[in-house]
Amino acid sequence: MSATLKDIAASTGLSVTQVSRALNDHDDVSAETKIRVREAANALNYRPNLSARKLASGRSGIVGLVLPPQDRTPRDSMFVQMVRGLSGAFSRRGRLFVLHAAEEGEDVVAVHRRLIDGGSLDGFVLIEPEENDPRVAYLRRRGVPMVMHGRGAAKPDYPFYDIDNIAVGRELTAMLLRAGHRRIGFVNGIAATCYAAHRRTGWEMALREAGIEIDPDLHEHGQMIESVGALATLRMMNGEAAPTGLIAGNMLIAKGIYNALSMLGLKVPGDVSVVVHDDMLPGEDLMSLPASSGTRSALALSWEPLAQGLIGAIEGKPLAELQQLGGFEIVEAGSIAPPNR
Amino acid sequence: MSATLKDIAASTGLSVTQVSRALNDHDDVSAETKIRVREAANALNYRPNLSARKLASGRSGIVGLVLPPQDRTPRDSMFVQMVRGLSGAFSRRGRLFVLHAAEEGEDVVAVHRRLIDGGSLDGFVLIEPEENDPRVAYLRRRGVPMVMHGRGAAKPDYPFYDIDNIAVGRELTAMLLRAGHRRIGFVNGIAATCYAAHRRTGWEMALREAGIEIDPDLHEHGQMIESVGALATLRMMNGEAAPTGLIAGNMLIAKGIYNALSMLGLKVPGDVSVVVHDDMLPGEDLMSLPASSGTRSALALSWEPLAQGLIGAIEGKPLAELQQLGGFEIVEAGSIAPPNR
DNA sequence: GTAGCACCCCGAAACGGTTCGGAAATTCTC
DNA sequence: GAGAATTTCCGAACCGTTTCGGGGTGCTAC
Repeated sequence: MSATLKDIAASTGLSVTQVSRALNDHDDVSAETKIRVREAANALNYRPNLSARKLASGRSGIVGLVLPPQDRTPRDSMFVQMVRGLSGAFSRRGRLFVLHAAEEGEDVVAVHRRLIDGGSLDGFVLIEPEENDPRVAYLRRRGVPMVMHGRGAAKPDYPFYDIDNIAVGRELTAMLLRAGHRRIGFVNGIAATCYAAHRRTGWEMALREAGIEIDPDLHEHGQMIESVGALATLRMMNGEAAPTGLIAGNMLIAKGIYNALSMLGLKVPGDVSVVVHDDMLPGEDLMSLPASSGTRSALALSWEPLAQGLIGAIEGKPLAELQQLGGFEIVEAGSIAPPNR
Repeated sequence: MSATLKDIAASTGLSVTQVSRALNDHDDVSAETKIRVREAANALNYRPNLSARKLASGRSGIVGLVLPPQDRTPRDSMFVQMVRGLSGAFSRRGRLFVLHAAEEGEDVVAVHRRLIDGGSLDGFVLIEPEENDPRVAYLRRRGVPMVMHGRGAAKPDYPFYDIDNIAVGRELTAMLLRAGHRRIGFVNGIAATCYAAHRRTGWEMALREAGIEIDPDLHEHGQMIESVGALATLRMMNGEAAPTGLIAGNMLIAKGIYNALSMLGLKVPGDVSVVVHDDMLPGEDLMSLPASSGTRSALALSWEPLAQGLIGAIEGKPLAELQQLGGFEIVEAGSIAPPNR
């Protein structure tokens, strides 16, 4: 059905070898021949057979991602977003991106193993890094290329793309400090995640530099959902020394914070200032949120560097080139005022 | 790295041919040999190379699904659910399920084409059927097996799994008719979808059988989200002859209906009866909904039949065996009372 | 004139499976 | 006990691609 190299060879009068080399742009094929071959390939509607390619060269051009088994609903929408983004980024680079979902209770490493043994994938995008990630250990042992979205250590020994979350935490805190706040609360992401730890570090650094003692009651770890933001706010504002400024780990938390403050009859920024880190997740129903100051870094910006990083890893580029750090913007949009207490 | 047939052959003293046949359970291999081969395969930790298999036999054991490009957020969560379910169903059958997302604006047929030409997939699960589905036409032309979730015609000529949505529409309407209602509104799914059309047909049939004239103002097509349910309710209840019973296409619509009724100061079931078809989508924040009567059919029940259908199609089973219809339950849980007007 | 060098090309082997046709060993049949 | 049938096995070809090693031009340099 589909045309093969043999067909092109027959149609051009060349050997299969030379056709293959022409299509792969090797340098011992004359320019004229390359053109001729490409035209023939086009005319015959040729598409390389990835299975055959994988078998012969060890590379299929297919990369994958394993969706972790737990389904925490708020993230599902982000997953779809991510799959779309990565699909596009890889297909622009002539690769095929594919996703496989681990089953509830299935061992994630075993799933990777199954995919590698199947012998169809060239490498993996990993998400949700852990400190000493067993997936990384396994893939390294098998010599399978990978790239991590985020990182599990300050300076990991594997390819990754991440933003400087220490700087994010620092900047968010600094924005409030500059307005004169000294009691600054932080509703952060899940404690186990590295990015939340980094942001916490940034928060602590900024406070310490300003000569402010760190009050652990003003920090909260939790899922990045509305209810966590609301609960943490209610707790902190009812505490002994209520904060005058609040930091939200993302927009959903911010939504919870705004709701809780409104329940308490507190105005933003009159009574409480709020800053937020915005991942710019589309589709979330956040129209209703007032404009907020803070940091901003679209999650969608990570797909391209991730694809680039994984392909680099597959092609054997040195580690230094495969560890990329993304930036973030600073947004000034109201929601900050000097403290009134 | 990974063991191959050759290794097993060497370790058992058999030929590669016989090892292959033993592992694939052919009938000209002695029982004793089969056992011996399987043990050796186990000991060597053998996994078949899917690329090689695909090349030799035309089948890799990998099947896929292409995620349509539009991202309507309410469905994203369902997609993830579905991917998880299908992954499990196929892996239980020794197949690998994989997902590829089409990019915004990309032609869905072209994406399938790319995946087929790549020569790694055996078949596809299709979702969101259209009337004369171009994907079906293309796959049929290429001879690629498929199974549809839902169907694009009353009696399609391709494998599918669906529930009897005419019966659903009929039963929901009948439940209200039995309680004495004669003005029954229906907030249905998107007009272009086949299941919504079927349910509408069921609604019309039930009304007609009861000798009630059909009032098009009492029917609404729209996305299955809360706001659609609320808006439709407000419109209908403010109409000239407000309905005394309402049918919700799913739980999110029901949520909108309950909210709107509560805004209008109407009680359920005192003032208005409500029935709903429940897909039992997990993760939706529906705890707050009062228990409702209606029909119920878990979406999660479709993954197994779909996997079975696609594998059947790949193995060349006759069409009749590949067209499956699922059932639904009837739920009596209050929310219905005789009309008070 | 020939050694050296680009440049362009090709045959054959390999990747890891499946499958076809035949062959050896065993059992059955009369 | 010969021939047929059955069971169990194997060699070889093949799927579509890449890659290794070699080979034949034609040109330059001495």
